Amino acid sequence: MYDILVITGPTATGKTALAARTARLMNAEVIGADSMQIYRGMDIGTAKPTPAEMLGVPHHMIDVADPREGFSAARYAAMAERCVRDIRARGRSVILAGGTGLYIDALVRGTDYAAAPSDPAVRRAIEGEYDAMGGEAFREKLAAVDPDRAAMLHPRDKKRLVRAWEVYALTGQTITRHDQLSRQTPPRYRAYTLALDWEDRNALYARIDQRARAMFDAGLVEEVRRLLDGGTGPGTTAMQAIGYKEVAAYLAGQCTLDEAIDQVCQASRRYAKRQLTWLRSRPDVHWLRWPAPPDEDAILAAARSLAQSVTLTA
RNA sequence: GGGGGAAUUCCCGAGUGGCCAAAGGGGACAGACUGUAAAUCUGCUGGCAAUGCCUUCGGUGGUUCGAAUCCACCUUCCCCCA
Repeated sequence: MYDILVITGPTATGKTALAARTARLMNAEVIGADSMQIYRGMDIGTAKPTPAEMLGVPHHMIDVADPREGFSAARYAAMAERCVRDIRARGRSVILAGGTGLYIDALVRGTDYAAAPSDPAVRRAIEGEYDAMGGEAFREKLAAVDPDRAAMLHPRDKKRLVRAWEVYALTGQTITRHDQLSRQTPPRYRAYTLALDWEDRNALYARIDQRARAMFDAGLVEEVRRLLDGGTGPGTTAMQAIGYKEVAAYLAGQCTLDEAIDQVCQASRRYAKRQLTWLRSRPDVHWLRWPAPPDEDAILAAARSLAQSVTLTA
């Protein structure tokens, strides 16, 4: 008996199709676990599920943010938790589908972010400090209060070094301590996690390239232009998305269209690789490796098998 | 037909007699990851029974104690003159 069925895996492995199919068989609704599909107006480049692909199944946590605003795992978890509650209140089950591992963890594990909120002004000040003193010195400064975290971070890992210091500065508690406590709390949900992958990595990469190119045919450049015109600046979280930052560079005259396309393909492949690394380090995932590009039949078969072997609470 | 230049480890590209299995970059591979995560960061990249040995710098043959580096010829490519 599980609370949530998680369907994850690298990009382009077939998560969207399997989630919708399975949801229909299990009387479930889908919650997206994708850090970019949350943004409105970012459809083509995020491979956001179309109404047709949703198969009539309600999808949540998609189009819930403005691309001009920032987002975070904490905010995701808070919003998604509300979705879970709503869905269950209607007597239905929950399928969490998406490739953003951190978001999935934040929701399922119930990471406690509340104790150490991020303060933009403080964050900026600390970043300035890091830049001024240099990574090595900054790390030593952190080592004085939190030697464990300092030891596991590379001097150049600015983002984590700064965050570690921020947590300490804001709460007086080291991030090491904070994480320890957070880890001790039991998971928020019992989750059955299915990770999708392809047996042939090169075939997956070919699929990724093909899909990326198709996005351009579908009007990705126009989509990005609209976002930019709408005030989604280069520094925003949304513009970190693969497919968007490369096209923005092209629109800014920094590269040719062909170069941008190649960049998108490559960035997507590397992203898939990182997702694989993330997933492989998790102990409780069940892998489903497609021996061949999954077609309708394969998806349906997998959905049936899931519906049969996984029981979800409602 | 004549003259000049180039061929380097997956790719680009340094290297002009020993300190070279060969700089650097890219890619690939591997890893990390607790409020930007489609982000950010790291490691590694000829083979092996591996503090050493073997194979490698277009090919063959030389010079030398010693060559990716020098010489000869061959092959391919590029440029210039006809």
